[in-house]
Amino acid sequence: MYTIGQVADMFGLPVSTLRYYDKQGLFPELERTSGIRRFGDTELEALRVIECLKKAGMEIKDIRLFMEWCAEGPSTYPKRKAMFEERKAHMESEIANMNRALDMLKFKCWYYEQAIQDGNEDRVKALIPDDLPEEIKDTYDNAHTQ
Amino acid sequence: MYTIGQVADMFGLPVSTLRYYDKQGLFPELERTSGIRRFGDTELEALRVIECLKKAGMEIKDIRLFMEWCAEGPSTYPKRKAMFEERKAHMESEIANMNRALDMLKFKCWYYEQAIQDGNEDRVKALIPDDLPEEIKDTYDNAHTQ
DNA sequence: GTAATACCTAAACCTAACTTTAGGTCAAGG
DNA sequence: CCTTGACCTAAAGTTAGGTTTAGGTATTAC
Repeated sequence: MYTIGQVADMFGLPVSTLRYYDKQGLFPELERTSGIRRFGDTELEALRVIECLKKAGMEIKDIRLFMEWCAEGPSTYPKRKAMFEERKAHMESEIANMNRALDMLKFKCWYYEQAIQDGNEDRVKALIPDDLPEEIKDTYDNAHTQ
Repeated sequence: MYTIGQVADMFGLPVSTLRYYDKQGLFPELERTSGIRRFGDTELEALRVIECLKKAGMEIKDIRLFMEWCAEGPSTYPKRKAMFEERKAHMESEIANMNRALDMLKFKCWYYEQAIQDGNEDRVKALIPDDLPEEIKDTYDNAHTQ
């Protein structure tokens, strides 16, 4: 059994964050002795799950829901799977968006590299072809060379 | 010249957002006739830049800074490039993080798919090999099969 | 003439995930 | 005895990027 300060050190988290998680119901089994929180294996495990699911972009209320489902047993497997499928789809579309943004940023870096070499944007602006494929054209249009 | 309502319709943005952008200094050249905003080509162009840079995850204050640099001329090419290089590096590391999270989510989906088929987690837990390569092991450890 | 619109401002509100503050208990050390 | 440090609570503050509200002006429509 650990105090809140020990757990904070173990996980590199501020004490206030652990109290906040507790308040959000993420440690439903947490015990106390004379008002003081006592963190056991259950809570350390919960914290590992929290850190993991936060990386997946899950909100605290969803993490709490997931934990409740875990406590309910095998009947909630489908719900849990559905939650992860939804997260997966969301994450995939975000990654796709970010890759598009990254293409634009690469273009911007290249663009200013040329502009720095030339001392102006005339040549680099003329360098951009008119007949680009659609998906790349979007990048140029978006970046539209301001 | 357009009114705020017309621009809102053109860009599919709420009027309040355009007022907010104005307040943040994103339309430094904006003119008014008897108190009413008049959006011209400069402002429409600015809005296109804003939409583009927002996709790259840039904050409003950075977008404003970038616009100021653009107005200052070629001497700011290096600053502008540095800003995009920094954004690019940030974006690349975020994408890498998200791909790691995505691997974890895929694992979770597979895990619950098996658990649903079996009606319990016994087989799927036993299925996870002990001797995984490090980078994949992290995924399993993170997902640690709760 | 009055009602509906479109515009304006300042200021309050919103969300999520924390953090900070103010005020209080309790045990050990000097 | 009294100060330091670890714990506690409730409530307010923080951040970004808006949105909403309350109150006011001005033009057009009936």
